[in-house]
Amino acid sequence: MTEMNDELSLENYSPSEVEKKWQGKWESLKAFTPDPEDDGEPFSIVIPPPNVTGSLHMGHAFNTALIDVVVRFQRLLGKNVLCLPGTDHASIAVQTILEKQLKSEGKKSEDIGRDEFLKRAWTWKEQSGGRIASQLKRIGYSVDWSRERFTLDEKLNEAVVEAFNILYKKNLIYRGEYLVNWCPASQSAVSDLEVEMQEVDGHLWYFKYPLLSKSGKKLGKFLEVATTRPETLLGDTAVAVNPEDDRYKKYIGVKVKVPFVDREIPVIADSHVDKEFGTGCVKVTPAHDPNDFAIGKRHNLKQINVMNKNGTLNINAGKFHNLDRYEARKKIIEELDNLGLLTKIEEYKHTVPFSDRGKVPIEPLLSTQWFLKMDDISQGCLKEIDFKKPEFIPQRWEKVYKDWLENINDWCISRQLWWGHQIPAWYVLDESQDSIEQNTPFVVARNEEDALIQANKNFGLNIKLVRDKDVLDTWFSSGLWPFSTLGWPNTNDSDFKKWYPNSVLVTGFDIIFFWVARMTMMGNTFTNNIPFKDVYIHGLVRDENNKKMSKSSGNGIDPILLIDKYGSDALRFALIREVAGAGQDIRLDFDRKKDTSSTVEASRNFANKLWNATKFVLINKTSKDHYSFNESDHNSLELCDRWILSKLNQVNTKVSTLLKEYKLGESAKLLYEFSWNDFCDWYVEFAKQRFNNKETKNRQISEKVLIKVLNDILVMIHPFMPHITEELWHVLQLKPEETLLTLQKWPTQENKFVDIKLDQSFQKLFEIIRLIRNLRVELGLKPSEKVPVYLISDNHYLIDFLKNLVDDIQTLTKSSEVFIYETNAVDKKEFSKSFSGIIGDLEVYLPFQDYVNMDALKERLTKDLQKVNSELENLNKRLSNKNFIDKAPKEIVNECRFKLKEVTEQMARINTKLELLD
RNA sequence: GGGCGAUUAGCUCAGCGGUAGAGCGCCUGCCUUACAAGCAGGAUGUCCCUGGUUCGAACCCUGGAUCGCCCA
Repeated sequence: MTEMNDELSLENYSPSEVEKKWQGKWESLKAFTPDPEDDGEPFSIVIPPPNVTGSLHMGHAFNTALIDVVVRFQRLLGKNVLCLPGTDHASIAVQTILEKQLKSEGKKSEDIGRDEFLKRAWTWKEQSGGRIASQLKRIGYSVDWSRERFTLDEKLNEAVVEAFNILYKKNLIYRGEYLVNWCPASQSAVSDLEVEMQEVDGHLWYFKYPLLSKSGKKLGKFLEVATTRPETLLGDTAVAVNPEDDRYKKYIGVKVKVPFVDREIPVIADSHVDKEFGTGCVKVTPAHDPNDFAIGKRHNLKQINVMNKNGTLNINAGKFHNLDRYEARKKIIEELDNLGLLTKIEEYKHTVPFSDRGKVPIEPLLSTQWFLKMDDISQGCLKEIDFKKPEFIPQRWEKVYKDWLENINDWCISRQLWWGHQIPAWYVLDESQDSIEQNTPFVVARNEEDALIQANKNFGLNIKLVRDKDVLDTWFSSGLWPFSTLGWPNTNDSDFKKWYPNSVLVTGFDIIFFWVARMTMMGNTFTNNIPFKDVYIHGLVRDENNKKMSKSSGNGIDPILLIDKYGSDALRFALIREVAGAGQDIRLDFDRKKDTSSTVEASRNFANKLWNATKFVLINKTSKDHYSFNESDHNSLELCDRWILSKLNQVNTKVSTLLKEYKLGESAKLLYEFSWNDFCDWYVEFAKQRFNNKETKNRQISEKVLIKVLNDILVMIHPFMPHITEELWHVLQLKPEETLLTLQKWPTQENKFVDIKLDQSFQKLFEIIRLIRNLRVELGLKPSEKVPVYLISDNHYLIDFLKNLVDDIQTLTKSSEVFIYETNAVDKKEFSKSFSGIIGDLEVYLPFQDYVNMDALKERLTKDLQKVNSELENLNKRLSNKNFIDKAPKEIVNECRFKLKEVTEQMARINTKLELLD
């Protein structure tokens, strides 16, 4: 692997080169292919499988970035990590695409038949399925591609069949005729979750049903009903009123006549009827409305279906047969009006169910489907969640999950599609029989042979089998994903044994019901285990106008575009830095005219900073050896070495704690600040000063510390920006043996280096340096003009501290010389005409008479005085409050007293100086 | 109708009991031999409103406003 140690080209940072290089190497070296036999605590994640024929969008990029940080971090902690990738077959989406293709050839799926259709589907999958994987690779995903899975893989198909069989045997799956959500666009049933309620501007139509006498004659009297869907009147089998409604009590039991179809239907009483809605009198269409379906069940009403599966009216609609449902509506209104039965039309806002996929209104339709009973299954999960299984992060999502499980309905799992897992049920027909009826018997089995054995046993030998044509809801197989990918139902599979249950699931809140809950229910049912310990829920990526990115609104930002421009390290870091308030949606800034994002650009700049810091270290490295910082160097450390090591170890502790709590954004910010502000802005500058010195020993220590800190920075940032850190780590040749940064260990935390008092002293030093720089600016000195600086204080500790750093102060402030005195060692009058400033108990002088502008000096001192004064007032106010003294914690009171003393002294000093000036 | 979240600097967001922060943008000065994708300095806030709890509230509690989401 010597080719890894290329010389660092001194050219500028080019993300694309670096990223391509390491993505290739990680894959060819199988860096992320774990062995279940290896030691190490297992850590596993299965990725939310994207749609196999989709393309990468920002949501994937975000999810990927988060997962990869968690995974790479755990790997650095030395765990045996599996991150398993894969894709989902997306029944409806793929079916829709193929139907469209066929349509352009002037064909329908029925024309080519199931086998040919599936052949095409697989071809399409092969053709487009690689794309999403290669796009995921460009993010730098550290998944094990050798274990890549697809929900229609043979093994996963077996798992689905097995699952179906088990559920059927447990009497949890049933087949029956119920009202389902019918999507006329995809011509399939869909589950409750695939229905989206939308508020639309509609109408409320009022019309009259003629009342009939007992003998069936029209009485010339009418009952007025109101509806948003007049076309369904053709399927009406009752009119319902509230039993408490005095207006209508007398009509209960009487019959009315439905126009057009001349059906006589009864007036019934049902307490669910809202007296306030419309006329208080509602038409009941059990075959076309969920509420009416329930009323129908209670009153034993006939269910008359008037609709075809494509949304046109069927033969039961009489003269409206074959009209589209909306045309029929228009026609019916017209004709009702002609008949004088239409009484009123009101503008009415109401919610209409839309098909998520098809984007057309759902038609509640009576049809025979397969259902999964949810009561027992969901109860099982509800019991587990009380023990935090799984644990939701952030916690508030637990409630959302729980509420849904508590109010769950049976799940319609059959889809009238071909692309997917065909239901393993075979209808048993007489040899002469051809059609499958509502009551045709069936057997459920693992394969056709088993089905035949069963059928022969139960129905004799003179039968034939016809397999159910339908496939299962895609989410049925997705529900098995955490264990079907690991070898289940073979529970002896080494992957399953090592990595199941998964450690964590990372996904967006939008699929808690679709996916998370279904996985917990399936996992709990089949493996007696909630399939993952933690569930880390993140938000959605929104566009620059705070709109959810989606294909239909065309506001998506292509992650690949941003990767090309700024690098995937930058995109990842930007997405993660924005996520600090976990679970919140993030807004990605983007200029659509220029295709730029200042957020991502800022992260790219950070990468560049790391690049250049490494360049600096490399240029100044005097030895080719892999020398490393060790125990024997501890005694030779300078103050600034001790300071940066103190900071480093604090950051290490904080970041590793935060990462374990999935606080990725906060970690990223902390690392950014430490690397840029502490390391680059200050420590590197200290080092420069020391490199100018001739003392080799000092220089060597400085080099060692630089390398030590840089190494740790690279390791800690690696989960966030894997490519550039891997590259820089190799360039620095930090490990002689052939290895990868990604397989290293997280740096050890050495608490002995943590020195809070030293940190504070350095904070003060930085303030002093800033003050000197400010004074120089106010004096109008050019950067090249060097003047001496005098620091005077009676704080011995500070004096000693500063004396140790006199060279650094000189360099960093571009002073000609730095003099440090104790207060009583100087005659302050000498400095009375100097330019000066005060920080706490330290006075700073730039004694250059020629330059001094008396007005400017007075102005700055007056300004200081004002600031100090307001602080003083505030402190006095608090300390003169008896309640504060009595009730506030001692530390806080003491701190206030200390500050007051400081501030009072500082004020005295400023006043003295002002007096001297006058 | 029920629930959840958000509201802090021009913009995007941290902070969640001890008196306000970052990045970007803006202003000033610098091509200082790692970095102009940079360096040094600077300006900027009734922390949505309202009561209350507290010695002390951006932070906790009442009530309200606005925006967004989920469920029915």
